[in-house]
Amino acid sequence: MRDPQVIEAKLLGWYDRHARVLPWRAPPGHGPTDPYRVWLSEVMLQQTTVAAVKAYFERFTSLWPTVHDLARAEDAQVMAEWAGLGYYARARNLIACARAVAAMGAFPDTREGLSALPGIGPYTSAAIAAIAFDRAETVVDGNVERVVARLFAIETALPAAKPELVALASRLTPARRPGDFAQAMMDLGATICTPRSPACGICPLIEDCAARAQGIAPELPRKAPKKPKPLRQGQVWIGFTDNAVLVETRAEKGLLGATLAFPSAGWDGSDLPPPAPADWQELGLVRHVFTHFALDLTVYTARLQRAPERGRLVPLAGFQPDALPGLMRKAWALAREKTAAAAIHRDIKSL
DNA sequence: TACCCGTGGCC
DNA sequence: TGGCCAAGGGT
Repeated sequence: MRDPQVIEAKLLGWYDRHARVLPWRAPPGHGPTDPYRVWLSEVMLQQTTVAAVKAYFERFTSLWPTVHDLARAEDAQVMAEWAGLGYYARARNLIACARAVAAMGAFPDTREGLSALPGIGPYTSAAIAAIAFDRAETVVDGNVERVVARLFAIETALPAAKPELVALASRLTPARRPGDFAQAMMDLGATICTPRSPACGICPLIEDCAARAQGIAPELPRKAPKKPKPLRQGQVWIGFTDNAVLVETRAEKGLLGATLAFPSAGWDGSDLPPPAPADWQELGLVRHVFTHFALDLTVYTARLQRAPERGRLVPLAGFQPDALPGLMRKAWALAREKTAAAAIHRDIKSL
């Protein structure tokens, strides 16, 4: 039981017989894989679902077919295209990484070389080395942690269990087809060895799984208790002229760093006053949940007589709400809804 | 080590 | 409905 060669053979056999989870990844045996596309998709997939990534990946590869194209892109356009995907430090690191790779001429082809690049950590460096360069590196993401914890019935809670899980995964990693093996482990975790209600009945590794034998597969991996999420409150100001809207580019680092946004305060450490001069009217509340806190953001709007000292006016004709992060899209949607309603009321009164 | 850092879907 | 979860990295 749990012979690495047996597990490798069963897993790769299963992988070869089934559809791949990532629709854009070439099937095994279809020639070399473009490191640029592997890198881009792996960075987008960090803590992000395949369904959410798909359209962004297609859009990025269409706009920028090579890492050299991406390296030449303007920061603001990359940030705008990333808007909505979350974890915006990834986008900032993406730009820096593309430029570093372009300066080097090509992607490094070892895990160590890849690890030195911005936004490429233990997981992503191993994934690119294994998938794009056929190196026998051990790829450990959340799926692999779960599969290995169950296979060996590891009851230690994460994140303390991580080193042990990595060591066990390393023992399973084959010298041949390491990239396919990594993707097979992740696909197994995504489709069969799922967090809740794992489909053990159709699992190719059911005979090798210690947790299954003990009847505790759905309970693993155990996790350390989470901290409660505090509720924060803040204000956001959406100012208009006849043909423009007031926006700003947020600070380079921190929450929603370097994204396009409406001026706001009270929730992100900043305590700036509302843009002035303006007669701000309260429109309502937008709720949003971040990783470590929830937010109630009060939305204000005002007609501006001239450009305030904070932010910049951009023409409404060219304004793209899609270039905003999700929180700011919610505020914009509320403003549109409420101002439309107010306009209707005015129209009714005037009849 | 323990935080910080988004968003959408699912049950 | 609210907590959980997702191909993590930076500090």
